[in-house]
Amino acid sequence: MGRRLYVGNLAWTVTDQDLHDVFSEAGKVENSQVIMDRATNRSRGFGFVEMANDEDADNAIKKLNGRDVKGRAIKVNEAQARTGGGGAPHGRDR
DNA sequence: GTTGAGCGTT
Repeated sequence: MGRRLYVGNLAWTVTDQDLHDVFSEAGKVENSQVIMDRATNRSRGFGFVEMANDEDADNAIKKLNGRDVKGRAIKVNEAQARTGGGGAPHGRDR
């Protein structure tokens, strides 16, 4: 699978499709996700994008970091591990 | 209809 990227400083109007569209110009996007609040279903202002390859992910970080999206300069970085794979209820301590 | 540093739910 590809590599996951953390995207922050997103406008409230930015969605996963917007991330997919923007990151598509940097490389092959396997998937995109904007984190929404579980309680209100509102955008938290950040999300994650999964790139097809490490080279595309690295290119996206350099190319799309600081890119203006919906009027806001987004921040792009490597994403931290979430659960380790497979949906583990253990939850790694941050 | 509101807000603004950050690392997420299955």
